[in-house]
Amino acid sequence: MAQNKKAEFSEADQKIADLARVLGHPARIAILRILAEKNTCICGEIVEVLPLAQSTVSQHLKELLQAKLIQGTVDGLKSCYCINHETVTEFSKELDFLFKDLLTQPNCCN
Amino acid sequence: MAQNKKAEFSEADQKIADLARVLGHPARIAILRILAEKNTCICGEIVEVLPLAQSTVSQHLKELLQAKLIQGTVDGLKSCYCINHETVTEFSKELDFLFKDLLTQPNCCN
DNA sequence: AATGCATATCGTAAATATACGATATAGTCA
DNA sequence: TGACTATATCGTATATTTACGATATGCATT
Repeated sequence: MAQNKKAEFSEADQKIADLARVLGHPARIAILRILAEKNTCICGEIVEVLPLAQSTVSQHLKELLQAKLIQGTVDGLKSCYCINHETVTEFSKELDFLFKDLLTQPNCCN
Repeated sequence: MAQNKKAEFSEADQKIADLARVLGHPARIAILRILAEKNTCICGEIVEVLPLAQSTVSQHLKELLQAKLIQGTVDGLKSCYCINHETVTEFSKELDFLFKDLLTQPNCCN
């Protein structure tokens, strides 16, 4: 049981859902905020600030990378992450469309 | 291990993350779209349209309810769900603020 | 009262996510 | 070269999510 049925939904909804899922953990939102604030792209500082082990932070960074919400370049010893403006902007637009769709009809349960 | 550390993040980020997590499955986005389109609030029709068992759809509805993304009233035999405009609107605004925060600084990794 | 219908809940199996410590990797500096 | 540092990956325990069938609930109709 519990086979994955996500693939049976529309591409568009899968795409939104996948990005939403990645935003669906407060640690990842916190990481995004940190990267956005100090755009010097440090990574070790994230570990200092968050109540998580270094390996856990690294895992969250990997998820954010895979979703392309951030981009990273390895700069010698310390790797350099920052917000991927393009993905964030596109996701923001897609959500706007979704929410507009959800709000067009009047609410029938009032 | 794997104790839940979500509570150690800011209230605001927890709130956004929780709603994002609920949007993080294409079935739930599809359900929202269906409810938004035909605002007659049927429930059985969702089961017909989606590639999921009735009990699974019911579970997804419960999650959407708990997140207050939808509201439901039991109308005799068939229960009646619809979009909760208030929550959707508020979530939309909160995401706008978040995305604005994430995009203020120029991207340093270019 | 008995039957039928729509929906919710329970029980459960499997998949995935979360978190950590330990270890590997790879650059830097003495 | 060797030690140190930063980050990534591995292994693993536990928690949570996803999905289903079976069953319960509760209204409606006969």
